[in-house]
Amino acid sequence: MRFQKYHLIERSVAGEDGDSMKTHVIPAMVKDEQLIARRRRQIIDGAVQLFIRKGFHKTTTREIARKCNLSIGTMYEYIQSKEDILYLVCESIHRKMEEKIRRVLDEHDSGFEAFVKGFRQLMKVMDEMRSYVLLIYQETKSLPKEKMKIVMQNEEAITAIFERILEKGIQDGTLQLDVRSIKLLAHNIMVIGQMWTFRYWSLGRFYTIEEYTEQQLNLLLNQLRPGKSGEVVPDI
Amino acid sequence: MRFQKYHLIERSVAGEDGDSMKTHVIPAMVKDEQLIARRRRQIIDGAVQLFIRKGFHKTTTREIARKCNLSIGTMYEYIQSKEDILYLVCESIHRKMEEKIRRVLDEHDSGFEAFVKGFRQLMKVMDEMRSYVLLIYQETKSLPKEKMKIVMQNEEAITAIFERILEKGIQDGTLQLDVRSIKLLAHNIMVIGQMWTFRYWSLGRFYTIEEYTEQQLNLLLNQLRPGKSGEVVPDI
Amino acid sequence: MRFQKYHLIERSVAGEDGDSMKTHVIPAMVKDEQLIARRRRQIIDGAVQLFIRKGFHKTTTREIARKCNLSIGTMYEYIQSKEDILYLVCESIHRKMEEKIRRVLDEHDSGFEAFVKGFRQLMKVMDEMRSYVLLIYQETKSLPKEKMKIVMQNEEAITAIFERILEKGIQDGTLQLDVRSIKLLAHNIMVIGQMWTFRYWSLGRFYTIEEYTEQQLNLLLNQLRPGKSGEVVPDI
Amino acid sequence: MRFQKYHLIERSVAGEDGDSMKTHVIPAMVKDEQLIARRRRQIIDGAVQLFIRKGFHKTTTREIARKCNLSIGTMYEYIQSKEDILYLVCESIHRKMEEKIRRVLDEHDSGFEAFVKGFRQLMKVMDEMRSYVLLIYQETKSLPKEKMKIVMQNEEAITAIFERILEKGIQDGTLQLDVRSIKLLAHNIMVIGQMWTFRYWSLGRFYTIEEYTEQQLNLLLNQLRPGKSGEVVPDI
DNA sequence: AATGAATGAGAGTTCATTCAT
DNA sequence: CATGAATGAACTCTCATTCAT
Repeated sequence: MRFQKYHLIERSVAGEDGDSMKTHVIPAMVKDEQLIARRRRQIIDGAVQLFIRKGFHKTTTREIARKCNLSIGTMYEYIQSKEDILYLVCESIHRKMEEKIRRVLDEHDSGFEAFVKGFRQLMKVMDEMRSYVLLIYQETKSLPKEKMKIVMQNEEAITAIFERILEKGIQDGTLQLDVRSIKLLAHNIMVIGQMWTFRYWSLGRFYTIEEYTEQQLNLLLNQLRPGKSGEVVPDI
Repeated sequence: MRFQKYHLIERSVAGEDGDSMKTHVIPAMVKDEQLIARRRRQIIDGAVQLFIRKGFHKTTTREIARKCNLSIGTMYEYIQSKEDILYLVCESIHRKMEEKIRRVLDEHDSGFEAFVKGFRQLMKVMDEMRSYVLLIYQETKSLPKEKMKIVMQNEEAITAIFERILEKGIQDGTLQLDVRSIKLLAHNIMVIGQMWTFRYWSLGRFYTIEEYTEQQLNLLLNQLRPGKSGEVVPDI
Repeated sequence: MRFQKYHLIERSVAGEDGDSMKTHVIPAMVKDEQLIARRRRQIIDGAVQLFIRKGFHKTTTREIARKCNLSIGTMYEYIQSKEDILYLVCESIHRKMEEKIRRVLDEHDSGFEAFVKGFRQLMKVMDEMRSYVLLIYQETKSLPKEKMKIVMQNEEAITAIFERILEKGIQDGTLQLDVRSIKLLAHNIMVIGQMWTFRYWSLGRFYTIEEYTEQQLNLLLNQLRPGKSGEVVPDI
Repeated sequence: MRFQKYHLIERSVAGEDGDSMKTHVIPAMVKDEQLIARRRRQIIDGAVQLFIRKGFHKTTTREIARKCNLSIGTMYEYIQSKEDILYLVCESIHRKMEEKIRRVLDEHDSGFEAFVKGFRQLMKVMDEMRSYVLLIYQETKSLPKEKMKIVMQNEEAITAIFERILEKGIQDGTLQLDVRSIKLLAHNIMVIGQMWTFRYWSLGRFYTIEEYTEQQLNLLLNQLRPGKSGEVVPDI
């Protein structure tokens, strides 16, 4: 068996735990931590617009500096390379997404309630942050290995929120699915969200975000109720 | 209602119809059509390896020329710009994917049979062509508007194969789903396939392609059987 | 009649008026205006030598950069394209020519005096700046439309100096010519000057600049004294 | 004295003599002389249009070959380099100009008659061949030294026609000018003609070719009648 | 005599990063 | 801590010419 051993640990759905956002420390030439935070905020806010509009490769460091009202020199006091900026941007977006999703979750909700709430909020966030999510998704590969890994982990941390929800649903009996499907379903949920961003050019012609959300939710719930799930489809 | 008007036209699943691959003609300086085809094959084969390994932007035209044993000058006799190469690569991949999928489909199959066969084949193709599919998916945005559109249309042409299958299943009663869900499900199927390429770094740790395929197939079939689908999930 | 309506306006010969040199602003990446002026001076001085020796097309940007002791990157901080350099060179030459000619003119001179002084000075300038003038004349066509126009206007501004002189001569009675010949004569004067540069290979074998100047002056004065001018030459 | 010793030789104005067109032999890979002539005609006719429209440097050999319905390879059987084409074009234009001017001249005409006829024809030719003349004038400098010299000699051969006419006028007493002014006046005449081509952008706004011709003729005749010519203009 | 595919040196231009001030 | 001028390696693409067929 290639499935991972599963330990269904009691864990609060919204709690701070090992799954949450990692940070890769970007060295700065400047000491004042508060200043660093402020300046990096500036940099991220300037860069993200440009990256969305023109893509990472077609955006120059000069443009970024201009957009965030820093001189090139000053900007480079707070980062080490252009790729650092992309990393900071990705991290910032993931952080915001996670925060927005966690915000609607409540420890006292049943698994089912958490699932529905969480899914709808995920879709809401995906729609609101559409171009930001798309950015991560299209430019992550431009990061150096090391940083790319962290960004992927951050992505997994959000996926893990849904794994926790599904686990809870199994435990409190409000969701019916095989433990071995948890990971897959969590991934599916995330991808259904991302789909809205990277297939928007097609989906957007047929659905509003609300329609899209409810239809997908419906389809998902078909998979979370007692069915013939687990049964093997015969060879055809 | 924002749903498109649906006309369930009798159409053979594997038939040649208006949905299939478009081609954007790339002008060449050379006249011999056969030679053009051969040289472009060389270029595509050389470039695809490099693009997969280093990405489009970090691959230089000289590297491509060297890899495909053409002088830079000769290479440019067969393309007009570096972006043309990316386009040719994308088109070639899509064409191969489509061909491989169509190959297993048989007009006489029921909708259900076509669905299962088609889905399994899609997954097989996605696995075999994993890095190629990932490439399309990561670099399409580097194409100029015009060509990007064609590539997206080609993608949609493959999605349409599954739309046709689902329509057939509805008509012959072997699949049960709301007509309005056809498009969405077809997209979902494609994305489930792509997921394997762009989340392989995570999924690959937990599933073999066969496991992944069968689990996803199972989940999908839950959505293609009579259920409470269509029912609206209440506000929570 | 196709002749322009002529308004003999009181205008001082050397005065600042609407005819004088236009400037097309070339954007720079660098902000310090003084530095821009200094560096552009360097670039112009380096480029002009090369353009004269090898022509615009056969001079490379690298050669120019080397000649003016700037790195290629630095040079491009002060211009936008190779054509910009050519434009700067042309403008600089025209500016210098105009300045040199205006320098000898005096408001209090009669039209006749101004004419003689102006013409002699024009010839002096044409001789001193022979290869520069030739350069403008041979390479203007390599400029993009927009800039070519400005250069031509600058040329016309110098021509206009002589139009003003001739007008003055008519008004104070020291030169006798038909008002309708002013423009033509002014052009002729300019072309007599340019001739020295572009037919020097032949003229230089027969005349010194002084001889050339005085002979041409003599011929011109024949046209500025009462004659049978205006009379129509019969068909032959 | 720097003036050339002058021998007023009896020479027929329109006669074939040492002044006429030189030819620089361009080697060909092909033997058949007639074929060479025919193919070169093709090349010249194709190239001249392109050179006029885009300039020599911006026209590619491929374009020329296409325009004259020859393959690149074939074209290169009849020339040795792109510059050869420019040379052939220049020569062809000069030859045509000369022929057209000589055509109107008649041995029996007086100097005065020849002058008026010749000048008017020169202007007519300059107008008809405006863009061709401009071409020679702008691109000659792109020729290699050797060929540039020949082109200039061909230009001088046309100038010499007017020198002969002026000499005749002196001898038969129909034109009054100093022998030492012959060369200068002949050059002036040529330049007045060329002016129409290279200052057309300005002159064309004020004069028709006929107006231009007659006015310039008038001005010139002022210089060919007894005047104070020869007199030295005092220092001012 | 005709063809046109192949060549590759070299063109103009860009831009992430540095470092003296 | 802030600045922005300087740098040059590296990029994509061109095109006159050759030569095997």
